[in-house]
Amino acid sequence: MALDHAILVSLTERAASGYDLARRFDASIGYFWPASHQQIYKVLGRMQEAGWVESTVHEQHGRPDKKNYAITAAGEAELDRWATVPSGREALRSDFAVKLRGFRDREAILTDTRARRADHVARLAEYEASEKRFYPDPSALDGAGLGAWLALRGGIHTEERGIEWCDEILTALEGRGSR
Amino acid sequence: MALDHAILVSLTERAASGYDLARRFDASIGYFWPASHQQIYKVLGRMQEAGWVESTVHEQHGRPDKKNYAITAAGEAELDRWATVPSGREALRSDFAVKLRGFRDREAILTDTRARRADHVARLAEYEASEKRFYPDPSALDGAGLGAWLALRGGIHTEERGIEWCDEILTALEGRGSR
DNA sequence: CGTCCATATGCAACGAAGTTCATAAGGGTC
DNA sequence: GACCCTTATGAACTTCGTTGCATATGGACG
Repeated sequence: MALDHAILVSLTERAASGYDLARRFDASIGYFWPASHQQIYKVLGRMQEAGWVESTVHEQHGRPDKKNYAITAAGEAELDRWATVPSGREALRSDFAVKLRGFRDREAILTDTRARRADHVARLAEYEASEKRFYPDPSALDGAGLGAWLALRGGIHTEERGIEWCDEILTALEGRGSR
Repeated sequence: MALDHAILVSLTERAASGYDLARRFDASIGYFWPASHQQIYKVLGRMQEAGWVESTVHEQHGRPDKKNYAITAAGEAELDRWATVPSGREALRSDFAVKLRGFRDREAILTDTRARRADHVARLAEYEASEKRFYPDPSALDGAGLGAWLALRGGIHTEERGIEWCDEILTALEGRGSR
């Protein structure tokens, strides 16, 4: 049910077509809730039936028609309701941690860990670039901007800790001889 | 497909019934891959057909019979194969981050954040107790023990990072007046 | 000229995971 | 005596997400 709310949040920022949303989900909002375009179209259809969003079709020349979705009053009400529901802890499901726990192949883990570390570094750079660009002065933020910045800070913390963990693994495994 | 491997890893540590596994998943292994007993029974059945595990029935008096599962050579081979498959980055799906991003109700977010912080603190205490109890001298570890300790370290990093993030949110939101 | 990419929308099939329910015996609590 | 907890296994249903496919046009690359 949470993709519904992620889409609604995105639509409060600006009305959009399914295609636009899919691209947003490849970046910003998708950092915290990844989604494919198929999934997005499905949920948009469901939410339109529920009356949370409404669409207007824009004809285009040389391109497929575009359906622009906007959030309705009912959609806003749903977001308000959702805001008061406590959000339980996220279940962490880590293939990698299970693999570590079942330690079998030292070289494979090292390779995996180095790749993960590089991935964390790249993602962290993205986040930090976003922070610098969109929130250069956090103390001046309020409301929506403040929330978006705090969400991004969460991403930054996640990547920083991921890097620390990888370094700890590398130190522990490289420091000793073969298994 | 990853629950399969989590169960196999657990069975390499010690053979067990579905019920035993369900309890393990409520603690240790379940920290990184939560699963319900229904899910576990389903996967055990599937894996037995695939020949990765085998079961022996133990009759009990006054209690339902028990099916004890052990990993087979084919199961071990599957784990070896799986160990060499790089484990891509985990998609992070955070209801809470989406809620922050869609900042609507300051009080609701504060309440939520305080609850999350308490949860992280409690979980961190559990992890640290485990670490002290099972891995008092990490430098002496090797093989399976080393992997299990490093996995636990990952959990510890996750909770510490979660607490930091909550504190950052609380500081930012409490520091300013109402929305 | 053929192939790939961007724009734009979707359906169908499948798999993984969560929720609810069923069954069965013994022991403890109100 | 009625109800709940622990032990023990599992089926049925639903929801969510992934993967593959379908369709249509225009522009860039080789």
